[in-house]
Amino acid sequence: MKPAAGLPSCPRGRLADEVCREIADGIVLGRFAPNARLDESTLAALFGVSRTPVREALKQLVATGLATCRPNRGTVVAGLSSDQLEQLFEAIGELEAACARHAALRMDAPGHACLRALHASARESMRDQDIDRYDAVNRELHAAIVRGAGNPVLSEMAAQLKKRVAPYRRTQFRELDRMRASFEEHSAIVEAILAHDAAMAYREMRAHLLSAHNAAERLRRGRDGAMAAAAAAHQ
Amino acid sequence: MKPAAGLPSCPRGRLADEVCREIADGIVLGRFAPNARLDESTLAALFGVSRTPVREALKQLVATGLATCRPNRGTVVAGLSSDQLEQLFEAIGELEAACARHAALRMDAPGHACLRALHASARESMRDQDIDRYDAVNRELHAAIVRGAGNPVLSEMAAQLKKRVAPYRRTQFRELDRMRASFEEHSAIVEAILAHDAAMAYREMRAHLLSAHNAAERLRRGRDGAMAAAAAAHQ
DNA sequence: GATGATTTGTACGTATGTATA
DNA sequence: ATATACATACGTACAAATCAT
Repeated sequence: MKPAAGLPSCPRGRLADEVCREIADGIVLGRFAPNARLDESTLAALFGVSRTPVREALKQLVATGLATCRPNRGTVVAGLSSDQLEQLFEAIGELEAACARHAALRMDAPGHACLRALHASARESMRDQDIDRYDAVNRELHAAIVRGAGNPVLSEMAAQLKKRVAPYRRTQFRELDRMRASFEEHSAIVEAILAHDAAMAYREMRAHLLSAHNAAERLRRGRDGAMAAAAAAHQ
Repeated sequence: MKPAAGLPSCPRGRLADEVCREIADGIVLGRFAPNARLDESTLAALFGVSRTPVREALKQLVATGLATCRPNRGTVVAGLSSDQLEQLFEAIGELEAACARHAALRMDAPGHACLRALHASARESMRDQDIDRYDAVNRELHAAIVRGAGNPVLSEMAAQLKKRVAPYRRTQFRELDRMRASFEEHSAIVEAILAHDAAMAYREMRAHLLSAHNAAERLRRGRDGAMAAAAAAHQ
């Protein structure tokens, strides 16, 4: 009795993993706020499963840093202090800079084409002042560079850290200046990678992320605590 | 009502985490070989617990990369291909180099004292040709530098990656030349950190890890596949 | 190719520990 | 401070799937 040996719908097989991804997405997309309690029964009811897979999923989330678990006191969405957020951004900066250097050395023609296309798309978004689209393209560009490093370990780590800071990224930034600056910095990075200039790619990426971080800091002054690390969205 | 509060001798609190650490240690110390099956029932019997905490522990291990889980086919100790091992070493190199730079900028007097003490200890170990001791001190030195970066995120990631490659580290290297070279490279790194020379600390650490990696590569030629990435132990 | 044994995956029940009135 | 309520933690039982015969 083979239910269409295809891949879709694995009712019984890795439900815990599915639940894990569901919750992770919920955290990343802001559906579960930082420090929110992740109640097993509630989540089980929400997803229509038992508490067991939820429990396993929560353990996985804790292991990846998206949630924290106080013994006998339940699991909550990881709430990041100002310092922790700073450290995360710093780590992301180091990783992406390293990726940029490797991308400059290893990225091939198709990768270059992808990079060019994305950067062109970013230019259009900027010209149209389409913030949402710029944000999306920005993410894709960074992802392309990270992937271009040809080192899945680095890529995965970078992706994991970005997930952790995602709940704190509020892309509602009206500062068009920052968008323009971001684009210019991207230009330098892309140029360096296309020219196979490893040192410059590294340097420019670091400068870019530092710049984004500073922009976030600036914005933070007028707002409230860690929640507004905000502008870092526009790397 | 309390039904005989004397029975539970088990400090029921976070048994799954304890089991997780136990298994993780087992993997790191080579008690569980790469690609070995991590049978739930067997492990449960081994630790004298039920399958449930073991299951949770395994999920955590998978999330940290120490184990891999094929759906409905069980969990096994993560077996690394030659390429994956290479990528891990590369990532560790990037992380530790970044840590070295930050350590040069941030490490304080007590940290400096610790560094000096460790390096002195390494010198003694080298003079006595005490390989095991040198290896231990080597690890401590690297750990001290990583911690000195003052960024727990970077430190934890580096530690996590080192755990993953630990099963592949065979410190049975007789090449005393490599130990001497390692020591000399350490000297340059320590000197740079003490002098707060960030750029040099970064450069020297990268060179150091590259050197260690090359030594491993050299050794690999005469041996067998990934299992002998070996000499990287002596960073 | 079909069947049986082993093992994973899920559900549920019970007890311990913490927080609230 | 005692008691109640609730959520987590562990154990056990059943169903589904895989591998071997």
